[in-house]
Formats: sequence, structure tokens, C-alpha cells
Amino acid sequence: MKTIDIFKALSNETRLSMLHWLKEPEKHFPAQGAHIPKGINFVGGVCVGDIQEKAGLSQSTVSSYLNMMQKAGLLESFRYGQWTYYRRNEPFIREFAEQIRTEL
Amino acid sequence: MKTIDIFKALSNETRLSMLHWLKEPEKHFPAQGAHIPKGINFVGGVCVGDIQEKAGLSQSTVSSYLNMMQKAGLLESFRYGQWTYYRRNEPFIREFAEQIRTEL
DNA sequence: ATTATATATCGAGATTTCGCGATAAGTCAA
DNA sequence: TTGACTTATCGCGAAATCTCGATATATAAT
Repeated sequence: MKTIDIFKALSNETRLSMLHWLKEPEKHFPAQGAHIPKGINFVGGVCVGDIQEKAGLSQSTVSSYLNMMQKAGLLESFRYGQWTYYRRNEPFIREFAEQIRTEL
Repeated sequence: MKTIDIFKALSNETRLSMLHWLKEPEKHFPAQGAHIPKGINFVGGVCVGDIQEKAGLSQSTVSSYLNMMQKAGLLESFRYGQWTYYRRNEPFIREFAEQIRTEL
């Protein structure tokens, strides 16, 4: 959650792209949630496999990138069954952007 | 001038501190410009030596950090005599902050 | 010209990051 | 239970970053 860790997470072309793709998941990924039951609400989440395919990097690399971005606070995740869905942590990102605007 | 380079420049504690110190030079550094003639206008600039002392790193490290931040667009420099003064590139920083706010 | 001062550049060792393949762990279906 | 599938973790070599001391360059003073 340190500022430096956020900047580090953003210092990579692929990770930055993933963050952008997740702004419009329906535009960049196949329809999600086929395996999520109706009760669960995790709109905008995309499973690791689809993100990996789009990124064109290995599964392990993408998994750790996503984990890193989550630790930094930029993403949040939800696991259903064997799938893990990631989406943007929008309030956190907005807060970070605002902090940059006022304190950088 | 690429976004990634800006994030990389901001991904280091010392460099981030330098950027903050330069927001209020008079608060963090000795009075500057003793060697600058009246005609020159470079308000807010601080010479490398004073930044180095404050940072507590080697002269070479600080010099290259400052150069890196300038290349990224965050700082601008002015050389007078044997001194090089650095200051924040405020318009660029504001523009970057705005870009983060709207595009991140 | 010589010397002193401020900054930039170079070369190097230590640490970190990048991205991979292999493997482990968790979950589901049969 | 076995097998298939999705994701996470581990270990690794390559590349980048960190930070330093030594040295080069530029300017100023004597």
C-alpha cells in the first residue's frame, strides 16, 4: 500500500496495459462469469486465463503480476471455484490519482 | 517522455523525496542563487550539491538521478557557471497528474 | 598555466526485476 | 479416486536498477 509500490506496479508496460484493459472488460475480453452463480456480485472481473491470453506472457508471469498489482492496491480479486477474477479497485485508484494531483 | 519512464522515475524513495523537497526549496535548502547574476530568472532552482547533501547519497548518484528525472520531464535545469540548478517542471507535472486522473 | 570547485560520466559489484518452465495447490467432473 | 482444469508458487538465468568510487569535463580564481 506504499506509494512507491504503486509506482513500481505501474512501471511496466504489460501491467499498465492490464489496468487499462480492465477499464472496459467487455471490450477487451470474452464475456465473463459463465461459472459464477447468480448470487455472487463481482461485476467487471476477468479471470486470469483470459488476461494471460491477452497479455501474451506466460501464465506464471501474469499470475504474479496480478498478485503484485493487488498487493499494491490497484486490483481486487474474487475466487469462485477454480477461477480467480480480477478487477480494478476503482475507489483506490481514484484516491491515488487524487493524491498524485494534490501531493506530487 | 513516456509514461513508463515517469513512473520509473517516481519508483524510488530518494527521487520521490527530491521532487517533494523542490516543492518548497526555501524550506528544505539553503538560499540559492548567490552565484546567479540578476539578469537570469530561474526561481526555485537548487544546485546539485545542496540536493546531494540533503539526500545523503553520493554525488554521482544524485547527479544521475536528477538527470533521469529531467529526461522523464519532471525536472528542468539551468546551468550557470559551474553550478547546475534544478527545479520542478511544474506544467509538466500538472499535466501528468491530470493525465493520471483521467486515464489511469 | 595552475589550482580549486561543481557537475557529469564511466565502470563495477550488489540487489532487484523480468519472464520463463516446472511443479504444487485447489477445485470440479466422472 | 482419478483425471482434467485453473491458478499460485518456486527456482532460475537474463536484464535492469541501485549506488558507489574514480575520473573526466567545465568553469572560476589566482
